[in-house]
Amino acid sequence: MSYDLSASDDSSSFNRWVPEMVSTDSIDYQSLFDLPFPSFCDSTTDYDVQQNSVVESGCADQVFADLLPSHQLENLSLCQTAQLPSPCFGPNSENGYGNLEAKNEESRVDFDSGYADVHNNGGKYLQRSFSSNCFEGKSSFSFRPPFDSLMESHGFHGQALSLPENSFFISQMRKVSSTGDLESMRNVHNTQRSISTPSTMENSINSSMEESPFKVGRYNAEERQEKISKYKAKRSQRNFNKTIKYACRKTLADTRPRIRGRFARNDETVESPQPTCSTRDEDEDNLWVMLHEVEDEAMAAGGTLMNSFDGQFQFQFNHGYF
DNA sequence: ACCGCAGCTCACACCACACCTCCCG
DNA sequence: CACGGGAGGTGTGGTGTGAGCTGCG
Repeated sequence: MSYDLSASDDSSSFNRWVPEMVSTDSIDYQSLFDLPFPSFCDSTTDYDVQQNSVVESGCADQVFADLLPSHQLENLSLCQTAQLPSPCFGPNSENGYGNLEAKNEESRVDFDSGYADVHNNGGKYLQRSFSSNCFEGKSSFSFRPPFDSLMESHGFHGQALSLPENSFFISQMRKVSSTGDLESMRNVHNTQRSISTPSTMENSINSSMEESPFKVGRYNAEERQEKISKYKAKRSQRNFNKTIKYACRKTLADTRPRIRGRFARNDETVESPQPTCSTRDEDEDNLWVMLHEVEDEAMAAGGTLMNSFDGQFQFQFNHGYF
């Protein structure tokens, strides 16, 4: 299984790295993955990692609606903007900054470490934005999280909450809950309860299988395969690429100085600290002094002061941060 | 049932300015 | 018709912000 990012040059595709802070004990996902899900159970499927992908309105809705065991998940409406959780470009648990520096220096981001770190620390500091140019020119870039073994394992539930599939389910369940559909809520709730009775949902799925051993939902195996094939064919023809009309503008925007994300004047490239004034807080003064001192030390050691997502400062060295 | 609060997701405004398009002489 | 110059519009991306939502007490 691979996550092909090459198809997406849209910055908005990576614009929301939603930390899914769902307890790993909350949902029995194994039961869900035992469902005859066309994409999620297909370990050879390439996922389009972008905000509006995986589930395309209409076709996919129909496919999923048709293929899901209706009495189990019939109310899990797949919304048009179902957000596939982005790969975890999570910060490294040690340095708090992860491999995001790869943006400028090495477009090949080490997803595995980020994935693992986010998994370990609960995705506390997931970045919410990412420049599209981080994958620029890497047409063969692909995200290959260590999902396969998990997917193939029967003991993975509770371990793989960072899996896009799982987060997808989470988002779907949230969506369900947001629709106010009480039946859906019950389904979700029952699913969550399955942690206390882990085999509940699986048992009911199995019972449904027993009731109609060759049919899932309203289609038999052949019909389902046909639906899946159509779905895959249509999916492969999607074009989520953000069209950059003027590459020069993009280059300029990428190189343009910014202050808090906003474009800044060329002569304001350095956001210098305010000169001391009588109204400033003494603590703030101390903070600047401390920052200068620490920065001097870091510079002396060959490092660079960097501003982190959350306003904290970190120092980059050749081999990491502190 | 209702309210207030916290926490979360999501869409969008904001910024500077090089470049593009259009119009006029 | 072709050309040059000027004015105004457009596009670009990271971040902050607020609306809207859910869950909980």
